[in-house]
Amino acid sequence: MSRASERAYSAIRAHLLSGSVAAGEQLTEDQLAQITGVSRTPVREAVRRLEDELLLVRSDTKRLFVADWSRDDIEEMFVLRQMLECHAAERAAKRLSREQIATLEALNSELTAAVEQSPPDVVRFLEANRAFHEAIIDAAHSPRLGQMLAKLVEAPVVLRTARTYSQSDLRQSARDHDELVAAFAARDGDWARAVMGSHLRRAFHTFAKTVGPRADDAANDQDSTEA
Amino acid sequence: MSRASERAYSAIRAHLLSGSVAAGEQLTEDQLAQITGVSRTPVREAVRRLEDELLLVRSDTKRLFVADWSRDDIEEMFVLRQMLECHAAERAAKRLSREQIATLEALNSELTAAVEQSPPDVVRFLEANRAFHEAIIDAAHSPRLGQMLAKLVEAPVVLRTARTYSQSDLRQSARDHDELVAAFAARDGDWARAVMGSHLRRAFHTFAKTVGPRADDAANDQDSTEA
DNA sequence: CGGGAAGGTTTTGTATACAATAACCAGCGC
DNA sequence: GCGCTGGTTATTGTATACAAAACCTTCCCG
Repeated sequence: MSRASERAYSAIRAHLLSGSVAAGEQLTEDQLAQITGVSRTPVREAVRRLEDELLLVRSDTKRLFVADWSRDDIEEMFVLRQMLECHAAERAAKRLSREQIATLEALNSELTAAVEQSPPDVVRFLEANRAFHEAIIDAAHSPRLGQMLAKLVEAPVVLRTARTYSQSDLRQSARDHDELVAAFAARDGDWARAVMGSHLRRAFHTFAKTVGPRADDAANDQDSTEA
Repeated sequence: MSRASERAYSAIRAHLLSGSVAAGEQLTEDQLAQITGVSRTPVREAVRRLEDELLLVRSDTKRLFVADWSRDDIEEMFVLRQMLECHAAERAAKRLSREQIATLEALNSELTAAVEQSPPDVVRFLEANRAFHEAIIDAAHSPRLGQMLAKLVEAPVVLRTARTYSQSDLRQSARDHDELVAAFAARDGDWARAVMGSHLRRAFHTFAKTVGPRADDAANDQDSTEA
């Protein structure tokens, strides 16, 4: 993407993630143009991208709002992410080179180091974690898969502000990654898939615990709950 | 989407699907603006959408080309579609109302009628088929899933011009749909998933047979082949 | 007091002019 | 002839002005 357009995109995104703007709030293209310092044309491109990533939504009448995700939305995204990323892990197990596996190992050492600091360095953890997962997705060599996952992985990141990471959660993540590396080294796609599955599903539950008490436990009469 | 923008989108799309433009050919926004009769601004929006749907691609230097999909691209899309649509079928099995199941039955009668004409009415078949699958996806109540699938389902449609549908293939599709309806009526998600899986995987193979002889059967040394 | 139309204001959509960048081509030195 | 360099054209990117649509307020009439 081109300069102004790209600038608008990251500026708006940063603005949204900074938490200085409430979910559900209306935005106008003019506002965003002022904030970002470019004209409305590139802002509109950036906005379309952010709509696609579901950070922004439009009302039926084309007005622009900050998305606010329900717990069900979050769960839906986790379910889809799990499905796709398990597939990615399985494919990656067949495709990763020795060097790439070594890289994953290094990334996870970095991640582990971040976790074992006291207090744990969450930012460093998140960055290493992102890189680790991204490397796996890349190795799956499935461009559309990568494209889809890119969108879904946004979700938890967006709401991470509210999240408090316990050290034991972080440690478990590091262990999962270790096991994933082992599965890759063994070229065992089924193993990799299984580990990725539990890794992500647990992530969902720890995430859901903080983001909001689950909507309803028994008695799901409604429409769009539960898988 | 707004009027001009929407018009541009469908005009360009139709233009691409008409086959009057070769894969890999360069297009310019000006050309498209002339063809569609609107200015470049809405054309650019339409183009972005078509890029997202992978019907158009941009070179590293932002020039615009008609996408040409390799056999691997097609297979990748079928694999992803299968993964997602099996999930949709499973969810739908738990969520479809009696009326919705009846609707599916009706749609499949329509489809069967189209198949049993002689010669079979392929256009009518495709339309009923599309409606059938769409109804299932809708019933899954997973908006992002629907959004993703919408893109993937484009793929075969685009290349259908070259396709010759044999009546036996069409009949098998109709039978699959019948079994799917039975699985839904029994509220058996596993069954529905399994039927959808074989349905789509077979579709891939019959599709692949016509679109091009498979790249390589044994000896997949290359990079991005085979699942 | 309520409903609903009229008009003004805000916001999004489109056209167009211009700027920036990439592709092309010709001429020159070697 | 080959490759580079300069300028020329083609193409995409951005700003801005205007058009269309939606929203909101107010006021009028029942």
